[in-house]
Amino acid sequence: MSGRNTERQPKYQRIAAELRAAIEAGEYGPGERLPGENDLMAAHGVARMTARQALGVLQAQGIVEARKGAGVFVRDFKPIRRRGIERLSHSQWGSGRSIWEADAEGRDLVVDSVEVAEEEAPAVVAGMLDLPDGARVCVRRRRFVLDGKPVLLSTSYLAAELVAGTPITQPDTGPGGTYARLEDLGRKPVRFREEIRSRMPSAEEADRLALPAGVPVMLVVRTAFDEEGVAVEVNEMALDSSAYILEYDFEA
Amino acid sequence: MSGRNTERQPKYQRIAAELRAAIEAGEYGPGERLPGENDLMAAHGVARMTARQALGVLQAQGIVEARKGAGVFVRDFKPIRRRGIERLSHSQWGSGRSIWEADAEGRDLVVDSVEVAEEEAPAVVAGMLDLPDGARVCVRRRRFVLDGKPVLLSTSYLAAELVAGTPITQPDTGPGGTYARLEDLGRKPVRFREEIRSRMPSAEEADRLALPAGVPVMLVVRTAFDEEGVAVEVNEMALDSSAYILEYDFEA
DNA sequence: TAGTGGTCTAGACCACTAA
DNA sequence: TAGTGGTCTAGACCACTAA
Repeated sequence: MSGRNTERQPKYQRIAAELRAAIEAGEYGPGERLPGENDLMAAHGVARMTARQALGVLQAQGIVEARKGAGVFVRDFKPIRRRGIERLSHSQWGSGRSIWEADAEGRDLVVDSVEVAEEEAPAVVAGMLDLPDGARVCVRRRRFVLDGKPVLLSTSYLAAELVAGTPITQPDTGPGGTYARLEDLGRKPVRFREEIRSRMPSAEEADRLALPAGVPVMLVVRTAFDEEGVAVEVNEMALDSSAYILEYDFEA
Repeated sequence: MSGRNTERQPKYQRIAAELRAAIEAGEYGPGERLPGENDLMAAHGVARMTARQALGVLQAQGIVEARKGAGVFVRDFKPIRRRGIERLSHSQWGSGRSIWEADAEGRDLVVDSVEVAEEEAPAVVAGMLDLPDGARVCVRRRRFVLDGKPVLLSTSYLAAELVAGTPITQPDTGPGGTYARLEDLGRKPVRFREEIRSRMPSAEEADRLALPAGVPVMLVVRTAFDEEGVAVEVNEMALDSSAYILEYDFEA
């Protein structure tokens, strides 16, 4: 402790910056344990709440993860590359493969839970599908798990009238999935739109994706259009942002 | 206080959930002031640090913003729709318009600061541009401001040798911008790749984008390829995620 | 069982905002 | 100038982890 306050910066920020620099310098590698609250209290002569605040900064930045009873650890990052356009080409699902198999690249990406129900369409979805307010939709909710870690929540909406009696209302939609079945119905998807947002997760999303503090979700809303330009499906997805890179390739 | 602990949930989370429900019920609209620390201390009989923790939850979720000396306020959200593919069509920049003008849609989107320099290429960028390690690149750093609020930081890299002596090394690159100048050089971009990630901002990004706590950044890395399939430009962007929706339209 | 992070108290002082 | 959020202390007890 040289003077009263060498820098015009709060103590907790100085401690956080110091730890961050140490991580970036490789002093603490991915998965390694950082000095804990007690270490920081002793090393910097601060109160517990101040040491916690410093660690809180790194957690909020998503570069560190606290495990209660064990310590604070450096996080690592090995994302899935999701090729937005090729994965949805007709040759993919037309050949009977599922879309998300294209993302896996040899890793273990599986559907963990499927839930199919008929419900009233949320207002925004009804609008996008060009259905009257309060129309019935078939809702397919799925969770995708990569190497044991949930990475994606997907909720797909289709007009109930359109898909009644087809495998789309079943947990297993058959080879090529929903899009292949829409083709069977004469409503082949020929154009897609994906909208991407990002924000911090809701409590439920954080729970279902097992997200540590400081990790945002990416929200992808995909709309599939048939040859007439009519929207046939809306799929709302919440992605663990530490697990994904979204890639789009296109011509000028 | 009815019992010792009615729910098996920390006080600060209960208070946060209560406030969140009130916001969602419309009791506090966008821009309105929430009960502050002192109000919460009195209303719930808790210590200052506990009241702060409750407000901290809402800040971390990005639905609330604290203004020192003034109070805690509900945040609002009116995003820019960025059409990933059309905005980069040749008809856009070929006609002398700038790409980002396509995003503005009547709002006041301006370049706030431009910085051009020749530097050594960062290793990843050198790799993407297929340049030898340590090669010189022209680096163009810009900040975009929408209605007075910074929303986008852009850093563009081009081989120094390629662009030497052209307007690309000047702050103002002329009508149609960098891509039109690359066309002049016989290296017209014909294909683009955009990679999207999301994470919490670094301290510098949060500062330059004036981001409140709890708002992530979206990172877009665009690579432009010429007719030979050679990468001619890499553009790394950091976007205020509360200001943008990214949209991609494509065929099956 | 020793150590860890998580929650919480009851104070204090500060810079800042807005009336 | 009164009120606000931001920082900080020096304690306490808890559930949990890992040896």
